[in-house]
Amino acid sequence: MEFIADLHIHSHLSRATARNLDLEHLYLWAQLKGITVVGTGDFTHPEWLSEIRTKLEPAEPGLFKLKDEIADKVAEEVHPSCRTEVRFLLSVEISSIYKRGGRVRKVHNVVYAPDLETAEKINSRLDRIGNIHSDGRPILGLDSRDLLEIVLEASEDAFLIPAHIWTPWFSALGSKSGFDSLEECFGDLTGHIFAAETGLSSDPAMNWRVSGLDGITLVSNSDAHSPAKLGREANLFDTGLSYFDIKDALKTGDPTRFLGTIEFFPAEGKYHFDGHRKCGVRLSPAETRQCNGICPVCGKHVTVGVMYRVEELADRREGEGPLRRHPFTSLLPLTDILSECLRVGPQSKKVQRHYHQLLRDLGPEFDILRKMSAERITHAGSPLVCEAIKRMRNQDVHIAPGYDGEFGKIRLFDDDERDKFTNQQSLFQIPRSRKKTSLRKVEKEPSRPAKAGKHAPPAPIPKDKNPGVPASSMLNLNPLQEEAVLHTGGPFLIMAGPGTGKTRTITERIARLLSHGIARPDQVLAVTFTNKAAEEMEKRLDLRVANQDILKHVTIRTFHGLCLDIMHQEAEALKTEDIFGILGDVDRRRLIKSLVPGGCDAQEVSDAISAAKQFLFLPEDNWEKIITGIPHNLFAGIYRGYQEALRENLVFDFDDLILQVVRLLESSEPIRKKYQERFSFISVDEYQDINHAQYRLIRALAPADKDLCVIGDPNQAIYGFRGSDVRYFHAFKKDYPEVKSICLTQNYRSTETILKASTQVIGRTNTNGPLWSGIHGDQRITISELPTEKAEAELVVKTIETEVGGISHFSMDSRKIDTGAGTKERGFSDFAVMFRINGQGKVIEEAFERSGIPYQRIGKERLADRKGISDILYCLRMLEALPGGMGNNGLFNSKQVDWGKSELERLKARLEGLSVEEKIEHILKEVDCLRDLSKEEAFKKDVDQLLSFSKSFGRRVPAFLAHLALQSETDLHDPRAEKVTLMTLHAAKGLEFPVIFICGCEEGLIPYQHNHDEAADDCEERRLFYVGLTRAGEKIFLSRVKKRLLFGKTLTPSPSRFLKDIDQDLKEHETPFSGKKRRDMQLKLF
DNA sequence: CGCCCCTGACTTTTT
DNA sequence: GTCAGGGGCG
Repeated sequence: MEFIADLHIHSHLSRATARNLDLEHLYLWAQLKGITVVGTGDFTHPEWLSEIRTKLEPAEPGLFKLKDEIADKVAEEVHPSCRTEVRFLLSVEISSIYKRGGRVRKVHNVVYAPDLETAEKINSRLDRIGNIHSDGRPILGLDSRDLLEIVLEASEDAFLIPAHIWTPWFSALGSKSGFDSLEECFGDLTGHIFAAETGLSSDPAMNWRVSGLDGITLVSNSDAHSPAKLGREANLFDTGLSYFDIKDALKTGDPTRFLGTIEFFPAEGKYHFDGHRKCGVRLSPAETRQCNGICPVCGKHVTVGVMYRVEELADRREGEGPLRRHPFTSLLPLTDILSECLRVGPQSKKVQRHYHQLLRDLGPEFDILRKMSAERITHAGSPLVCEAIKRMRNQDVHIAPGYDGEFGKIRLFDDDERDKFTNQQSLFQIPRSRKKTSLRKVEKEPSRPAKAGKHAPPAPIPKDKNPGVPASSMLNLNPLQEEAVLHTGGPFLIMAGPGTGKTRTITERIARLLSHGIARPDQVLAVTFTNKAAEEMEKRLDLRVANQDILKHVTIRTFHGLCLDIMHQEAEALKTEDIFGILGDVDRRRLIKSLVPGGCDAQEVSDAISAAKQFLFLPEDNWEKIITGIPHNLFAGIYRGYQEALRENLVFDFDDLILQVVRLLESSEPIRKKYQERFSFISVDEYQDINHAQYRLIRALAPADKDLCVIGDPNQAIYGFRGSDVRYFHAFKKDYPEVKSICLTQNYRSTETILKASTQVIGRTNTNGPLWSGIHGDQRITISELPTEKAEAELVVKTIETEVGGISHFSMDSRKIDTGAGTKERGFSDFAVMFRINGQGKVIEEAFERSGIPYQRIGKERLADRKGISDILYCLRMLEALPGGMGNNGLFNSKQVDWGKSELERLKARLEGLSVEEKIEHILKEVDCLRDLSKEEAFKKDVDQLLSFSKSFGRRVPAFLAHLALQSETDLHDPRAEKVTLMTLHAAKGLEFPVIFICGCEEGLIPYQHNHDEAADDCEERRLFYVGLTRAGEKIFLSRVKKRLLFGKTLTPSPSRFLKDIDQDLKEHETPFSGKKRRDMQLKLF
């Protein structure tokens, strides 16, 4: 018999599916659509399986039917014209996320079982591998090949079909995380793959161009996430009604039994073309190639769609194909056609009403779309609908292709064409009946046009998040930002809370100074704390200032970078050599250790030296007041010895850079004047974080009447332990009495919920005006309580899997229902996991390792200090005879490198005149231990980083070394990497993510209590938590555990006090892993 | 000289 | 509970 089958659907137990996606509704909708065989979906889910057991009973071999008593009830709801038999077939989609060949693969496969026993067998195997209890489409760290093996082992009649093979994110051949061929994906078991699902965004003709798929039966299914989407695509069979006949038809591809497929128009699919939905960029494959796959708006890689990917793997031209082809028909869903005719949304009541009227009068949807005569359709519907269907059957459809998760837009008529049909007569001849249909209450037709909500464009993205678009004018600034930008002529203080467009404001301001000719480029100085902030500023300024020459003369530096420059310029006045080294952390520790007597805490001494220097005290000065905890005579000796060692080795430490310059500027009026005149326009970022030395530096450079603009947020002062003092920020008004100040309060990053919660946390110490964003999203932030930190880590991983995996490519049903921030498509880079101390990171990292989710951990170890890298640098210094290379006291010797004098001379001669990069490559080959190390992945990565960093320095080894010393790990955070970021709360400052996790929200950890006798610094810890919360744009997940193993001790911490400060109605408490009870599904049809 | 074992440390860390 | 580094022993 001839029948239609839809073999890939989901139940209500899958993520992002309709609540009414139960067997009754599947039965109902299969009939409305005209489908005979439907997959059950989700058979791995225990709850769904038991639903299957209770509601279905075996029918023909391998098929199931709804039990009569249930079917009878549902039958009343089916239009008599549509009533028919429906069979179910056990199916499930598995999401496999795993690493292969060094890449993360995400592949979806549909598995079919001939009977419940086989399903059970598969389930029990998968249960051991991962969690199949919480998602109808389980996400497993299981290789597709291994999944196939499990399936085949369970029963020789079970089979597997790779799902929607072209979708970018989750498929066997997908561009993002798939393979280049089925062979690559399934390896030795590829022979067991006899069918593949083409997915919504491709049709068989596209697939024919890939010869690797010859002999594979191309099937099409709906992948429905709601009953009404059933049969969006489907298969035509002409076989006996049984599982085995269906399987055999697919396996053999016998064209008399597998008749082909019913398709979407591929352009209507969500991933047909390429682009960025967020940026509003839609690209054809050719256009994508033209811009090298980079989004012209945001500069990130575009989401490459199905068309592009097919062309990439195609070895035949368009129109060509294999001998064995199955026919296919492209159809539009009837609701889409009606939507087009009625000019209202497909979900609208109006469309729904007409839809059911047509079905009632004419029979199942597929009958209407595929073969019904024009007369009948016109009679029951209207000439317009009939014409629409005619055009569809003739493939006369205009579609703006879908891209990056956005469905294509169909157009069947021009406006005047439509008018031609509608003006003749009312659209439907059927009276707007109040006739009782048993299906639904017919509501009065709304007189207003299509509901705005569903089709309204998303809220405009704040310009700030669109750094690629140069602001054409200052109209993009809010009034306060504009005021800040316009201010010139005197000291200016900007309080800028999180997400208020701080960097934008500061760069706009500089851009204006330059473009209005108020300042010469060389007069402009911008000081930041981090290289990253400096780079960011430079990047943004670059977009605003057309002339590269101008930008070149602007000084944008970190505090240390600026001082390093000045030290080089003023080497003579400083009585130092022109070339000197910078003492890295590792060498500093080693040096101090060699100086302190036993039993003395080297770290404490190191901190003390740092503190002394930050207050500009050298050994001979009166540092006594600020040094506590170390006997002063002892400290004096160590400090003196330390400074001597630095001088002998011609190196300065980080603190010296500032100290030397401040002392120079303060002691020499001519030099001070010179720099004061040079830098007439100064901006300082993150002013709340300056320490005493940095404060004095700014004071020296900027006298009271200077055009000095400082910007910062006292709420985010989190570096007190390192000498930063927010009091300098507050003292600014006293220091610069002429000061004007403003406070930016519009936040462009976070939802109101997040702003409210973080404001409550910062509480009475809040120094800012009330932040607002007008961004509405989740009403609550989630707080989870877990038994152990391992469970906590697993929850983080699982939540990310859900957020990424549950939604990505077929969320359309739910996306239209769940508006707002709830169901965004997310990539891994949208997430950050934060914690208070690095020690927490390990467990979390391990959980990520297990899951295969790509992540990057921002650690504290700088590139220059890593194993092997420090040795390379040591070699470089030796070769160049640079400071820090040859320790007079053996301090800075590399343990690994042992070059004799003659060997050194020989190498020197050989490497003469080479670039830094080439020298490094030679060193790698010359040194035994480095050669050995080169086998290690981690070292290879480090070397790659080092080499790429070295490129811009040409032959300038000293500059390379100096700048490398001033690099930090945070500078290496790559927001473009499709990875979850793991880091401490401190490291998160200045970053933003749509979704954040903060782990360990427990007393003792947040706020952190170092030891029992010392109370935690409540205020600074509060600010730290505030910084963490305000990183988030849309969602916050906080977690705490009841039992935590920390430093070998088991703690049973109570919840963080900061959690209590968040209003109850902003919090949602969850106790995961306890099997949330779902509401019983009722048969409420519409 | 090299290896192994023991011992202590184990916040946050823009440069 | 883990890991690095120092000291001691072979």
